[in-house]
Amino acid sequence: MASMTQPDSLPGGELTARNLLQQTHGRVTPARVGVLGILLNANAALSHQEIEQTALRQGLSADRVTLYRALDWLVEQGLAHKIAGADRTWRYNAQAGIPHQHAHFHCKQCEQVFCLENLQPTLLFGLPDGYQIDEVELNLQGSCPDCRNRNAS
Amino acid sequence: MASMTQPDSLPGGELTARNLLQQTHGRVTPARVGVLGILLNANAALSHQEIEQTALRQGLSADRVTLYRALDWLVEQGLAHKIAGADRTWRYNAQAGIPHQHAHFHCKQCEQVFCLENLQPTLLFGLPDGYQIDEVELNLQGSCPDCRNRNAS
DNA sequence: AACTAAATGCAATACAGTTGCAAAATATTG
DNA sequence: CAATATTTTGCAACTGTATTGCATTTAGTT
Repeated sequence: MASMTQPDSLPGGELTARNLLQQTHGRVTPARVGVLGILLNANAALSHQEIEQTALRQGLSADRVTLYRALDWLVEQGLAHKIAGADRTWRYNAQAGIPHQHAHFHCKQCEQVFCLENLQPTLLFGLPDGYQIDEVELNLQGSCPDCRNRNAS
Repeated sequence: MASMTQPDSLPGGELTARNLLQQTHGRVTPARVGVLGILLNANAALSHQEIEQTALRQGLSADRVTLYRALDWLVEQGLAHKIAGADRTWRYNAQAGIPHQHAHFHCKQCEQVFCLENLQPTLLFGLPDGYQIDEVELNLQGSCPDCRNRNAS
């Protein structure tokens, strides 16, 4: 708590991360603050690798395993969620206010994964009898806005 | 081609597999015939492990790597397709007449994955601007008919 | 039967993720 | 504020799926 001059404007959403963490029953550690900050600040779902690299770039050095554990813990606490990508790696994101049921968009050009909110539950028809559906996961692939603009040079 | 007494009724769809393979430009090998037969005969998408075990049970002994390569090749030829599961394993299936765009149903009880055809392209609304969608992947989770019946003892 | 290109088997490797345990750090208590 | 109890971290070793290199074998052809 040294020198809180600027109330709420740290790079990486450090403060927000701290606040969120203090509302849990777990310990507020550098790894957790760092990871959650990175996730909050990202506009796409990040892989473990991407998180590790971003952390390093920010001067936060943490062991691979620690990151995995911090991520799992964040998911447990409901502060982040985990997406199974088509490349068989997990991706994590912590965008607030995203409902449980939403779609993921995988850009084939930049390989980033975005969470699409406001994508209302899809209307299905022709569903075979006898299947009881508990969860719906909708994955889209294509080009994200940035890449489309980049192409339309 | 020894003794073709029964025209078209082998266990495992061996003949169908052979026929399909002969229409490709590749070689018809025991591994490919066996794997494709297994896939054709299955009513769910199979993991590499399940395929290996089934193969062994049928007396077809092939190296793990050979199975992987046979599967990849079948996918290349369009005779099978590959699903990325949430458990980071690939699953393969070869059900004929399934359109490119269809849904996968993962049963949480028996852990099997079924391909749902006839599940018409979903109607989306609220899709953010700027995203160009090339592929739609719809994954459902819940209980399959068999498991539901089993529960309703 | 001989030949050639393709497929196989084996060993080694890559890579994401997990586990066990001692050392360090956090939060709590006196 | 120091002692303490508990959680978290780092390191090393380990899973398990999938891939690669290369010598050997095999399918299809001439």
